[in-house]
Amino acid sequence: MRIGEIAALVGLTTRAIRHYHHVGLLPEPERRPNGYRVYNVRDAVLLARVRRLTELGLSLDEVRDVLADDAGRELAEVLEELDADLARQEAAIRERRSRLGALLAEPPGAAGPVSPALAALLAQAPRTDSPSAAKDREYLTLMDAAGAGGQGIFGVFGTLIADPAVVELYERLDALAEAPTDDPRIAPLAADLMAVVPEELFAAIPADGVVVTGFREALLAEYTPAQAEVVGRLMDAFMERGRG
Amino acid sequence: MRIGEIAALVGLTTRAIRHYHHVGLLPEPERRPNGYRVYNVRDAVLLARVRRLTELGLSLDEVRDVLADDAGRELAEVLEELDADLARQEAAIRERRSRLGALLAEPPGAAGPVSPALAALLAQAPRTDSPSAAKDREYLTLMDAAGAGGQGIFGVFGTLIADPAVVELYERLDALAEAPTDDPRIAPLAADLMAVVPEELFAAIPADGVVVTGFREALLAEYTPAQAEVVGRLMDAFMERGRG
DNA sequence: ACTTGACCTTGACGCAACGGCAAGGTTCTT
DNA sequence: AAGAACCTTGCCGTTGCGTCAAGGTCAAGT
Repeated sequence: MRIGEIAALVGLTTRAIRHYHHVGLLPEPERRPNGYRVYNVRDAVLLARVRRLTELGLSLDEVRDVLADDAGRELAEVLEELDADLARQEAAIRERRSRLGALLAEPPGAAGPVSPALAALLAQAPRTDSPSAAKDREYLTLMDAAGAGGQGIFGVFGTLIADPAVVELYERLDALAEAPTDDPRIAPLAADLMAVVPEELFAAIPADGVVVTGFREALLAEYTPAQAEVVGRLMDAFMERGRG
Repeated sequence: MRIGEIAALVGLTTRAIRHYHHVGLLPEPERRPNGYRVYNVRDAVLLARVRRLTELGLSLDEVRDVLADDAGRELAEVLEELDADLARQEAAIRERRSRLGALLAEPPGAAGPVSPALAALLAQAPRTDSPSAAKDREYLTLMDAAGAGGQGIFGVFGTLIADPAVVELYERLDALAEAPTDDPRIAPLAADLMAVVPEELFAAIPADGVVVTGFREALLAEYTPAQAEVVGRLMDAFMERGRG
Protein backbone atom coordinates (compact mmCIF):
# COMPACT_ATOMS: atom_id res chain seq x y z
CA MET A 1 0.00 0.00 0.00
CA ARG A 2 1.06 3.57 -0.55
CA ILE A 3 0.71 6.16 2.17
CA GLY A 4 -2.57 7.54 0.87
CA GLU A 5 -4.16 4.13 0.81
CA ILE A 6 -3.15 3.16 4.31
CA ALA A 7 -4.17 6.59 5.54
CA ALA A 8 -7.66 6.16 4.13
CA LEU A 9 -7.78 2.64 5.49
CA VAL A 10 -7.06 3.52 9.10
CA GLY A 11 -8.64 6.95 9.02
CA LEU A 12 -5.62 9.18 9.37
CA THR A 13 -4.16 11.86 7.13
CA THR A 14 -0.99 11.24 5.20
CA ARG A 15 0.45 14.23 6.98
CA ALA A 16 -0.16 12.62 10.36
CA ILE A 17 1.51 9.39 9.33
CA ARG A 18 4.54 11.20 8.00
CA HIS A 19 4.61 13.12 11.24
CA TYR A 20 4.70 9.88 13.21
CA HIS A 21 7.68 8.78 11.17
CA HIS A 22 9.35 12.12 11.64
CA VAL A 23 9.13 12.10 15.42
CA GLY A 24 10.17 8.48 15.58
CA LEU A 25 6.88 7.10 16.80
CA LEU A 26 6.95 4.67 13.89
CA PRO A 27 9.98 3.59 11.85
CA GLU A 28 10.14 4.64 8.25
CA PRO A 29 8.90 1.78 6.06
CA GLU A 30 10.69 0.51 2.99
CA ARG A 31 10.58 2.50 -0.22
CA ARG A 32 9.78 1.65 -3.77
CA PRO A 33 12.49 2.56 -6.29
CA ASN A 34 10.65 5.80 -6.95
CA GLY A 35 10.89 6.80 -3.32
CA TYR A 36 7.28 6.03 -2.36
CA ARG A 37 6.76 4.50 1.06
CA VAL A 38 5.37 0.95 1.04
CA TYR A 39 3.12 -0.23 3.85
CA ASN A 40 1.93 -3.70 4.74
CA VAL A 41 -0.99 -4.92 6.79
CA ARG A 42 1.00 -5.04 10.00
CA ASP A 43 1.69 -1.34 9.58
CA ALA A 44 -2.02 -0.79 9.21
CA VAL A 45 -2.75 -2.69 12.40
CA LEU A 46 -0.11 -0.65 14.18
CA LEU A 47 -1.46 2.63 12.85
CA ALA A 48 -4.95 1.64 13.82
CA ARG A 49 -3.72 1.07 17.35
CA VAL A 50 -2.03 4.44 17.34
CA ARG A 51 -5.20 6.08 16.14
CA ARG A 52 -7.32 4.50 18.85
CA LEU A 53 -4.85 5.48 21.52
CA THR A 54 -4.50 9.08 20.39
CA GLU A 55 -8.25 9.38 20.11
CA LEU A 56 -8.44 8.36 23.72
CA GLY A 57 -6.34 11.41 24.42
CA LEU A 58 -2.87 9.94 24.86
CA SER A 59 0.00 12.09 23.75
CA LEU A 60 2.36 10.71 21.14
CA ASP A 61 4.97 10.18 23.83
CA GLU A 62 2.54 8.13 25.85
CA VAL A 63 1.56 6.15 22.78
CA ARG A 64 5.22 5.45 22.19
CA ASP A 65 5.59 4.16 25.75
CA VAL A 66 2.57 1.94 25.39
CA LEU A 67 3.74 0.53 22.09
CA ALA A 68 7.24 0.01 23.43
CA ASP A 69 6.47 -2.47 26.16
CA ASP A 70 3.29 -4.15 25.11
CA ALA A 71 3.19 -6.09 28.34
CA GLY A 72 -0.12 -4.38 28.98
CA ARG A 73 1.24 -3.37 32.34
CA GLU A 74 2.29 0.07 31.24
CA LEU A 75 -0.96 0.62 29.42
CA ALA A 76 -3.14 0.43 32.49
CA GLU A 77 -0.75 2.76 34.26
CA VAL A 78 -0.89 5.38 31.53
CA LEU A 79 -4.62 5.03 31.18
CA GLU A 80 -5.27 5.58 34.84
CA GLU A 81 -3.11 8.63 34.87
CA LEU A 82 -4.91 9.88 31.80
CA ASP A 83 -8.27 9.30 33.40
CA ALA A 84 -7.23 11.29 36.45
CA ASP A 85 -6.07 14.07 34.19
CA LEU A 86 -9.33 14.06 32.28
CA ALA A 87 -11.21 14.16 35.55
CA ARG A 88 -9.30 17.28 36.52
CA GLN A 89 -10.01 18.87 33.16
CA GLU A 90 -13.65 18.04 33.44
CA ALA A 91 -13.87 19.62 36.87
CA ALA A 92 -12.07 22.72 35.61
CA ILE A 93 -14.43 23.06 32.69
CA ARG A 94 -17.43 22.66 34.93
CA GLU A 95 -16.19 25.36 37.24
CA ARG A 96 -15.57 27.72 34.34
CA ARG A 97 -19.00 27.00 32.98
CA SER A 98 -20.63 27.71 36.30
CA ARG A 99 -18.85 31.05 36.53
CA LEU A 100 -19.81 31.73 32.95
CA GLY A 101 -23.40 30.95 33.74
CA ALA A 102 -23.34 33.41 36.62
CA LEU A 103 -21.95 36.04 34.29
CA LEU A 104 -24.52 35.44 31.61
CA ALA A 105 -27.35 35.61 34.11
CA GLU A 106 -26.07 38.97 35.30
CA PRO A 107 -27.66 42.15 33.98
CA PRO A 108 -25.65 43.77 31.20
CA GLY A 109 -23.39 46.67 32.00
CA ALA A 110 -22.28 45.12 35.24
CA ALA A 111 -18.70 45.43 36.44
CA GLY A 112 -17.74 42.27 34.66
CA PRO A 113 -16.57 39.05 36.18
CA VAL A 114 -15.96 39.54 39.89
CA SER A 115 -15.97 37.34 42.94
CA PRO A 116 -19.26 36.86 44.78
CA ALA A 117 -17.89 38.65 47.83
CA LEU A 118 -17.17 41.76 45.82
CA ALA A 119 -20.46 41.52 43.96
CA ALA A 120 -22.26 41.58 47.29
CA LEU A 121 -20.23 44.58 48.35
CA LEU A 122 -20.98 46.51 45.19
CA ALA A 123 -24.67 45.77 45.52
CA GLN A 124 -24.58 47.16 49.06
CA ALA A 125 -22.83 50.35 48.09
CA PRO A 126 -25.11 53.41 48.12
CA ARG A 127 -25.83 55.12 44.83
CA THR A 128 -23.62 58.12 44.51
CA ASP A 129 -21.92 59.66 41.52
CA SER A 130 -18.94 60.91 43.44
CA PRO A 131 -15.84 60.44 41.25
CA SER A 132 -13.83 59.38 44.26
CA ALA A 133 -16.36 56.69 45.08
CA ALA A 134 -16.23 55.47 41.48
CA LYS A 135 -12.46 55.29 41.71
CA ASP A 136 -12.68 53.34 44.91
CA ARG A 137 -15.00 50.80 43.34
CA GLU A 138 -12.59 50.38 40.49
CA TYR A 139 -9.73 49.74 42.87
CA LEU A 140 -11.84 47.26 44.73
CA THR A 141 -12.32 45.18 41.60
CA LEU A 142 -8.57 45.41 41.16
CA MET A 143 -7.93 44.10 44.66
CA ASP A 144 -10.48 41.43 43.95
CA ALA A 145 -8.52 40.24 40.96
CA ALA A 146 -5.31 40.45 42.95
CA GLY A 147 -6.78 37.91 45.33
CA ALA A 148 -6.92 40.32 48.25
CA GLY A 149 -10.46 39.32 49.12
CA GLY A 150 -9.32 36.12 50.72
CA GLN A 151 -9.42 37.26 54.32
CA GLY A 152 -12.99 38.45 54.13
CA ILE A 153 -11.99 42.06 53.98
CA PHE A 154 -14.73 42.73 51.47
CA GLY A 155 -17.23 41.93 54.14
CA VAL A 156 -15.71 44.51 56.46
CA PHE A 157 -15.54 46.96 53.62
CA GLY A 158 -19.19 46.34 52.92
CA THR A 159 -20.36 47.38 56.33
CA LEU A 160 -18.11 50.42 56.04
CA ILE A 161 -19.37 51.46 52.65
CA ALA A 162 -23.02 50.93 53.50
CA ASP A 163 -22.63 53.71 56.07
CA PRO A 164 -24.22 56.85 54.57
CA ALA A 165 -21.65 58.95 56.43
CA VAL A 166 -19.04 57.62 54.05
CA VAL A 167 -20.75 59.27 51.11
CA GLU A 168 -20.19 62.60 52.74
CA LEU A 169 -16.48 61.81 53.14
CA TYR A 170 -16.23 60.99 49.45
CA GLU A 171 -17.76 64.31 48.63
CA ARG A 172 -15.35 66.15 50.85
CA LEU A 173 -12.54 64.42 48.96
CA ASP A 174 -14.11 65.43 45.64
CA ALA A 175 -14.21 69.01 46.85
CA LEU A 176 -10.41 69.03 47.18
CA ALA A 177 -9.93 68.43 43.47
CA GLU A 178 -8.66 71.91 42.66
CA ALA A 179 -7.32 72.77 46.09
CA PRO A 180 -3.66 73.51 46.83
CA THR A 181 -1.61 71.11 48.89
CA ASP A 182 -1.78 73.38 51.94
CA ASP A 183 -5.55 73.52 52.00
CA PRO A 184 -6.74 73.51 55.62
CA ARG A 185 -9.42 70.92 54.89
CA ILE A 186 -6.82 68.22 54.27
CA ALA A 187 -5.89 67.35 57.81
CA PRO A 188 -9.41 67.06 59.25
CA LEU A 189 -10.60 64.97 56.30
CA ALA A 190 -7.71 62.56 56.74
CA ALA A 191 -8.45 62.31 60.43
CA ASP A 192 -12.16 61.70 59.85
CA LEU A 193 -11.37 59.00 57.31
CA MET A 194 -9.08 57.20 59.67
CA ALA A 195 -11.66 57.41 62.40
CA VAL A 196 -14.21 55.68 60.21
CA VAL A 197 -12.05 52.74 59.24
CA PRO A 198 -12.64 49.85 61.61
CA GLU A 199 -9.65 48.36 63.34
CA GLU A 200 -10.10 44.99 61.65
CA LEU A 201 -9.46 46.55 58.29
CA PHE A 202 -6.11 47.92 59.37
CA ALA A 203 -5.15 44.47 60.53
CA ALA A 204 -6.50 42.67 57.48
CA ILE A 205 -4.58 44.60 54.85
CA PRO A 206 -1.09 43.27 54.42
CA ALA A 207 1.58 45.94 54.72
CA ASP A 208 3.77 44.17 52.23
CA GLY A 209 2.67 42.52 49.04
CA VAL A 210 -0.04 44.55 47.44
CA VAL A 211 0.66 47.87 49.12
CA VAL A 212 4.17 48.16 47.82
CA THR A 213 6.14 51.31 47.13
CA GLY A 214 5.45 51.38 43.42
CA PHE A 215 1.77 50.84 43.94
CA ARG A 216 1.58 53.69 46.40
CA GLU A 217 3.04 56.14 43.92
CA ALA A 218 0.83 54.87 41.14
CA LEU A 219 -2.26 55.20 43.26
CA LEU A 220 -1.46 58.74 44.40
CA ALA A 221 -0.83 59.74 40.80
CA GLU A 222 -4.52 59.17 40.18
CA TYR A 223 -5.47 62.06 42.43
CA THR A 224 -4.94 65.80 42.34
CA PRO A 225 -2.22 67.04 44.72
CA ALA A 226 -4.49 67.94 47.61
CA GLN A 227 -6.44 64.71 47.31
CA ALA A 228 -3.19 62.79 47.11
CA GLU A 229 -2.18 64.36 50.42
CA VAL A 230 -5.26 62.90 52.07
CA VAL A 231 -5.02 59.50 50.46
CA GLY A 232 -1.30 59.33 51.16
CA ARG A 233 -1.84 59.98 54.86
CA LEU A 234 -4.45 57.28 54.97
CA MET A 235 -2.13 54.83 53.28
CA ASP A 236 0.67 55.70 55.65
CA ALA A 237 -1.63 54.96 58.52
CA PHE A 238 -2.48 51.62 57.00
CA MET A 239 1.11 50.67 56.54
CA GLU A 240 2.15 51.71 60.04
CA ARG A 241 -0.67 49.98 61.80
CA GLY A 242 -0.28 46.98 59.55
CA ARG A 243 3.26 46.61 60.80
CA GLY A 244 2.49 47.24 64.44
CA MET B 1 4.85 50.81 39.08
CA ARG B 2 7.39 48.76 37.21
CA ILE B 3 6.40 45.63 35.36
CA GLY B 4 7.35 43.25 38.15
CA GLU B 5 5.24 45.14 40.65
CA ILE B 6 2.14 45.27 38.53
CA ALA B 7 2.61 41.62 37.62
CA ALA B 8 2.66 40.60 41.27
CA LEU B 9 -0.29 42.88 41.93
CA VAL B 10 -2.62 41.38 39.36
CA GLY B 11 -1.22 37.87 39.52
CA LEU B 12 0.40 37.56 36.13
CA THR B 13 3.99 36.96 35.08
CA THR B 14 6.07 39.73 33.60
CA ARG B 15 6.46 37.54 30.55
CA ALA B 16 2.72 37.36 30.05
CA ILE B 17 2.35 41.13 30.27
CA ARG B 18 5.13 41.73 27.77
CA HIS B 19 3.47 39.15 25.57
CA TYR B 20 0.23 41.09 25.70
CA HIS B 21 2.09 44.20 24.58
CA HIS B 22 3.82 42.26 21.86
CA VAL B 23 0.66 40.89 20.30
CA GLY B 24 -1.05 44.24 20.60
CA LEU B 25 -3.59 43.23 23.19
CA LEU B 26 -2.43 46.15 25.33
CA PRO B 27 -0.57 49.26 24.17
CA GLU B 28 2.97 49.73 25.34
CA PRO B 29 3.00 52.04 28.36
CA GLU B 30 5.32 55.00 28.77
CA ARG B 31 8.94 54.45 29.66
CA ARG B 32 11.25 55.86 32.25
CA PRO B 33 14.48 57.40 30.89
CA ASN B 34 16.20 54.09 31.55
CA GLY B 35 13.75 52.24 29.35
CA TYR B 36 11.68 50.65 32.11
CA ARG B 37 7.96 50.46 31.48
CA VAL B 38 5.82 52.53 33.84
CA TYR B 39 2.35 51.36 34.80
CA ASN B 40 -0.44 53.15 36.57
CA VAL B 41 -3.48 51.93 38.42
CA ARG B 42 -5.68 52.00 35.34
CA ASP B 43 -3.29 49.60 33.69
CA ALA B 44 -3.63 47.35 36.68
CA VAL B 45 -7.40 47.42 36.43
CA LEU B 46 -7.16 46.60 32.76
CA LEU B 47 -4.75 43.76 33.32
CA ALA B 48 -6.95 42.39 36.06
CA ARG B 49 -9.82 42.32 33.61
CA VAL B 50 -7.65 40.54 31.08
CA ARG B 51 -6.64 37.99 33.67
CA ARG B 52 -10.23 37.25 34.66
CA LEU B 53 -11.27 36.88 31.05
CA THR B 54 -8.43 34.59 30.08
CA GLU B 55 -9.05 32.51 33.17
CA LEU B 56 -12.58 32.05 31.97
CA GLY B 57 -11.04 30.48 28.90
CA LEU B 58 -11.23 33.29 26.36
CA SER B 59 -8.47 33.41 23.80
CA LEU B 60 -6.40 36.58 23.57
CA ASP B 61 -8.18 37.47 20.36
CA GLU B 62 -11.52 37.19 22.09
CA VAL B 63 -10.27 39.25 24.99
CA ARG B 64 -9.19 41.91 22.54
CA ASP B 65 -12.64 41.95 20.98
CA VAL B 66 -14.30 42.24 24.36
CA LEU B 67 -12.01 45.04 25.45
CA ALA B 68 -12.42 46.86 22.14
CA ASP B 69 -16.15 47.51 22.27
CA ASP B 70 -17.01 47.56 25.93
CA ALA B 71 -20.64 47.96 25.08
CA GLY B 72 -21.21 44.70 26.88
CA ARG B 73 -23.02 43.50 23.82
CA GLU B 74 -20.08 41.69 22.35
CA LEU B 75 -19.19 40.19 25.68
CA ALA B 76 -22.39 38.21 26.05
CA GLU B 77 -21.99 37.00 22.50
CA VAL B 78 -18.48 35.74 23.05
CA LEU B 79 -19.37 34.23 26.38
CA GLU B 80 -22.26 32.26 24.99
CA GLU B 81 -20.13 30.94 22.20
CA LEU B 82 -17.49 30.03 24.72
CA ASP B 83 -20.02 28.26 26.88
CA ALA B 84 -21.22 26.20 23.94
CA ASP B 85 -17.62 25.34 23.16
CA LEU B 86 -16.96 24.29 26.72
CA ALA B 87 -20.10 22.18 26.67
CA ARG B 88 -18.78 20.37 23.64
CA GLN B 89 -15.43 19.83 25.29
CA GLU B 90 -17.08 18.54 28.40
CA ALA B 91 -19.12 16.05 26.43
CA ALA B 92 -16.04 14.92 24.54
CA ILE B 93 -14.12 14.41 27.76
CA ARG B 94 -16.97 12.46 29.28
CA GLU B 95 -17.14 10.18 26.29
CA ARG B 96 -13.42 9.58 26.39
CA ARG B 97 -13.60 8.84 30.08
CA SER B 98 -16.39 6.35 29.60
CA ARG B 99 -14.40 4.53 26.96
CA LEU B 100 -11.39 4.67 29.22
CA GLY B 101 -13.42 3.20 32.03
CA ALA B 102 -14.48 0.32 29.83
CA LEU B 103 -10.87 -0.30 28.94
CA LEU B 104 -9.68 -0.24 32.51
CA ALA B 105 -12.40 -2.63 33.59
CA GLU B 106 -11.26 -5.04 30.89
CA PRO B 107 -9.00 -7.95 31.80
CA PRO B 108 -5.34 -7.30 30.98
CA GLY B 109 -3.87 -8.73 27.83
CA ALA B 110 -7.00 -8.04 25.84
CA ALA B 111 -6.81 -6.87 22.27
CA GLY B 112 -6.78 -3.27 23.34
CA PRO B 113 -9.37 -0.62 22.69
CA VAL B 114 -11.96 -1.99 20.29
CA SER B 115 -15.60 -1.34 19.56
CA PRO B 116 -18.20 -3.27 21.57
CA ALA B 117 -19.35 -5.08 18.44
CA LEU B 118 -15.90 -6.44 17.80
CA ALA B 119 -15.37 -7.24 21.45
CA ALA B 120 -18.49 -9.42 21.35
CA LEU B 121 -17.23 -11.11 18.24
CA LEU B 122 -13.83 -11.89 19.72
CA ALA B 123 -15.45 -13.27 22.85
CA GLN B 124 -17.54 -15.59 20.69
CA ALA B 125 -14.62 -16.88 18.67
CA PRO B 126 -13.61 -20.44 19.56
CA ARG B 127 -10.23 -21.00 21.17
CA THR B 128 -7.80 -22.13 18.56
CA ASP B 129 -4.14 -21.42 18.07
CA SER B 130 -4.27 -21.55 14.32
CA PRO B 131 -1.97 -18.83 12.95
CA SER B 132 -4.44 -18.04 10.21
CA ALA B 133 -7.17 -17.51 12.76
CA ALA B 134 -4.89 -15.21 14.75
CA LYS B 135 -4.19 -13.23 11.59
CA ASP B 136 -7.86 -12.95 10.88
CA ARG B 137 -8.54 -11.61 14.34
CA GLU B 138 -5.84 -9.02 13.82
CA TYR B 139 -7.37 -7.94 10.54
CA LEU B 140 -10.73 -7.70 12.17
CA THR B 141 -9.43 -5.20 14.71
CA LEU B 142 -7.98 -3.33 11.76
CA MET B 143 -11.32 -3.20 10.00
CA ASP B 144 -12.83 -2.15 13.28
CA ALA B 145 -10.52 0.83 13.48
CA ALA B 146 -11.19 1.62 9.84
CA GLY B 147 -14.84 2.01 10.71
CA ALA B 148 -15.95 -0.98 8.67
CA GLY B 149 -18.09 -2.30 11.51
CA GLY B 150 -20.80 0.21 10.80
CA GLN B 151 -23.16 -2.02 8.86
CA GLY B 152 -23.29 -4.70 11.51
CA ILE B 153 -20.99 -6.99 9.61
CA PHE B 154 -19.31 -8.00 12.84
CA GLY B 155 -22.54 -9.58 13.92
CA VAL B 156 -22.66 -11.66 10.77
CA PHE B 157 -19.02 -12.49 11.17
CA GLY B 158 -19.72 -13.59 14.71
CA THR B 159 -22.23 -16.25 13.74
CA LEU B 160 -19.81 -17.38 11.08
CA ILE B 161 -16.83 -17.64 13.35
CA ALA B 162 -18.74 -19.35 16.13
CA ASP B 163 -19.23 -22.28 13.75
CA PRO B 164 -16.77 -25.02 14.74
CA ALA B 165 -16.49 -26.00 11.10
CA VAL B 166 -14.58 -22.79 10.48
CA VAL B 167 -11.77 -23.92 12.73
CA GLU B 168 -11.18 -26.82 10.43
CA LEU B 169 -10.97 -24.46 7.47
CA TYR B 170 -8.37 -22.37 9.25
CA GLU B 171 -6.33 -25.48 9.84
CA ARG B 172 -6.54 -26.45 6.22
CA LEU B 173 -5.21 -23.02 5.34
CA ASP B 174 -2.39 -23.40 7.86
CA ALA B 175 -1.50 -26.70 6.23
CA LEU B 176 -0.80 -24.91 2.96
CA ALA B 177 2.01 -22.88 4.49
CA GLU B 178 4.83 -24.67 2.72
CA ALA B 179 2.85 -25.90 -0.28
CA PRO B 180 3.60 -24.89 -3.87
CA THR B 181 1.18 -22.71 -5.78
CA ASP B 182 -0.13 -25.66 -7.78
CA ASP B 183 -1.05 -27.70 -4.73
CA PRO B 184 -4.28 -29.59 -5.44
CA ARG B 185 -5.75 -28.63 -2.03
CA ILE B 186 -6.03 -24.99 -3.05
CA ALA B 187 -9.13 -25.11 -5.23
CA PRO B 188 -11.33 -27.18 -2.89
CA LEU B 189 -10.37 -25.08 0.14
CA ALA B 190 -11.29 -21.87 -1.67
CA ALA B 191 -14.59 -23.39 -2.73
CA ASP B 192 -15.38 -24.57 0.80
CA LEU B 193 -14.55 -21.14 2.20
CA MET B 194 -16.84 -19.40 -0.23
CA ALA B 195 -19.59 -21.82 0.56
CA VAL B 196 -19.38 -21.02 4.23
CA VAL B 197 -19.61 -17.25 3.85
CA PRO B 198 -23.25 -16.14 4.13
CA GLU B 199 -24.63 -14.07 1.31
CA GLU B 200 -25.19 -11.04 3.56
CA LEU B 201 -21.48 -10.75 4.12
CA PHE B 202 -20.77 -10.49 0.43
CA ALA B 203 -23.28 -7.72 0.18
CA ALA B 204 -22.11 -5.90 3.30
CA ILE B 205 -18.48 -5.50 2.34
CA PRO B 206 -17.94 -2.52 0.10
CA ALA B 207 -16.03 -3.32 -3.06
CA ASP B 208 -14.42 0.09 -3.12
CA GLY B 209 -13.02 1.92 -0.14
CA VAL B 210 -11.32 -0.49 2.18
CA VAL B 211 -10.76 -3.34 -0.26
CA VAL B 212 -8.68 -1.34 -2.63
CA THR B 213 -5.96 -2.55 -4.96
CA GLY B 214 -3.09 -1.68 -2.67
CA PHE B 215 -4.73 -3.32 0.28
CA ARG B 216 -5.26 -6.52 -1.65
CA GLU B 217 -1.60 -6.81 -2.49
CA ALA B 218 -0.56 -5.98 1.03
CA LEU B 219 -2.89 -8.56 2.47
CA LEU B 220 -1.75 -11.30 0.14
CA ALA B 221 1.86 -10.50 0.99
CA GLU B 222 1.15 -11.72 4.49
CA TYR B 223 0.59 -15.28 3.30
CA THR B 224 2.80 -17.89 1.74
CA PRO B 225 2.20 -18.30 -2.02
CA ALA B 226 -0.22 -21.21 -1.78
CA GLN B 227 -2.18 -19.53 0.99
CA ALA B 228 -2.23 -16.31 -0.98
CA GLU B 229 -3.81 -18.21 -3.84
CA VAL B 230 -6.69 -19.23 -1.61
CA VAL B 231 -7.15 -15.86 0.02
CA GLY B 232 -6.87 -14.11 -3.32
CA ARG B 233 -9.64 -16.19 -4.82
CA LEU B 234 -11.80 -15.44 -1.84
CA MET B 235 -11.17 -11.73 -2.21
CA ASP B 236 -11.91 -11.84 -5.89
CA ALA B 237 -15.22 -13.44 -5.10
CA PHE B 238 -15.95 -10.72 -2.61
CA MET B 239 -15.19 -7.98 -5.07
CA GLU B 240 -17.20 -9.51 -7.89
CA ARG B 241 -20.24 -10.21 -5.83
CA GLY B 242 -19.95 -6.85 -4.14
CA ARG B 243 -20.28 -5.21 -7.53
CA GLY B 244 -23.07 -7.40 -8.84
C1' DA C 1 34.45 52.53 45.73
C1' DC C 2 33.18 48.14 44.73
C1' DT C 3 30.41 44.23 44.60
C1' DT C 4 26.33 41.73 44.99
C1' DG C 5 21.58 40.83 43.96
C1' DA C 6 17.36 42.00 42.24
C1' DC C 7 15.41 44.32 38.97
C1' DC C 8 14.75 45.69 33.91
C1' DT C 9 15.57 45.42 28.43
C1' DT C 10 15.18 42.94 23.61
C1' DG C 11 15.47 38.74 21.00
C1' DA C 12 14.96 34.20 19.87
C1' DC C 13 13.92 29.25 20.43
C1' DG C 14 10.71 25.61 22.30
C1' DC C 15 6.40 23.25 22.86
C1' DA C 16 2.08 19.51 20.64
C1' DA C 17 0.33 17.71 16.82
C1' DC C 18 -0.15 18.32 12.99
C1' DG C 19 -2.33 21.75 8.62
C1' DG C 20 -1.09 23.99 4.58
C1' DC C 21 1.70 25.41 0.99
C1' DA C 22 5.62 25.27 -2.23
C1' DA C 23 8.13 23.09 -5.77
C1' DG C 24 8.95 19.24 -7.90
C1' DG C 25 8.80 13.90 -9.45
C1' DT C 26 5.71 9.64 -10.85
C1' DT C 27 2.02 7.15 -12.71
C1' DC C 28 -2.34 6.27 -14.86
C1' DT C 29 -5.87 8.04 -17.81
C1' DT C 30 -7.90 10.76 -21.25
C1' DA D 1 0.73 15.15 -24.93
C1' DA D 2 -1.77 16.89 -21.29
C1' DG D 3 -4.34 16.28 -17.09
C1' DA D 4 -5.44 14.42 -12.66
C1' DA D 5 -4.13 12.28 -8.84
C1' DC D 6 -0.75 10.51 -6.56
C1' DC D 7 3.95 10.86 -4.16
C1' DT D 8 8.47 13.40 -2.19
C1' DT D 9 11.00 16.89 1.13
C1' DG D 10 10.92 21.10 3.60
C1' DC D 11 9.44 25.01 5.93
C1' DC D 12 6.13 28.28 8.12
C1' DG D 13 1.95 28.88 11.20
C1' DT D 14 -0.86 27.79 15.06
C1' DT D 15 -1.53 29.19 21.17
C1' DG D 16 0.21 31.41 25.12
C1' DC D 17 3.41 32.02 27.02
C1' DG D 18 8.28 29.52 29.57
C1' DT D 19 12.97 29.76 29.33
C1' DC D 20 17.35 30.97 28.40
C1' DA D 21 20.87 34.52 26.56
C1' DA D 22 23.28 38.62 26.94
C1' DG D 23 23.26 42.55 28.62
C1' DG D 24 21.82 47.56 31.23
C1' DT D 25 20.14 49.84 35.87
C1' DC D 26 19.77 50.64 40.54
C1' DA D 27 19.73 50.40 45.69
C1' DA D 28 22.09 48.27 49.47
C1' DG D 29 25.85 46.22 52.00
C1' DT D 30 31.02 45.89 52.81
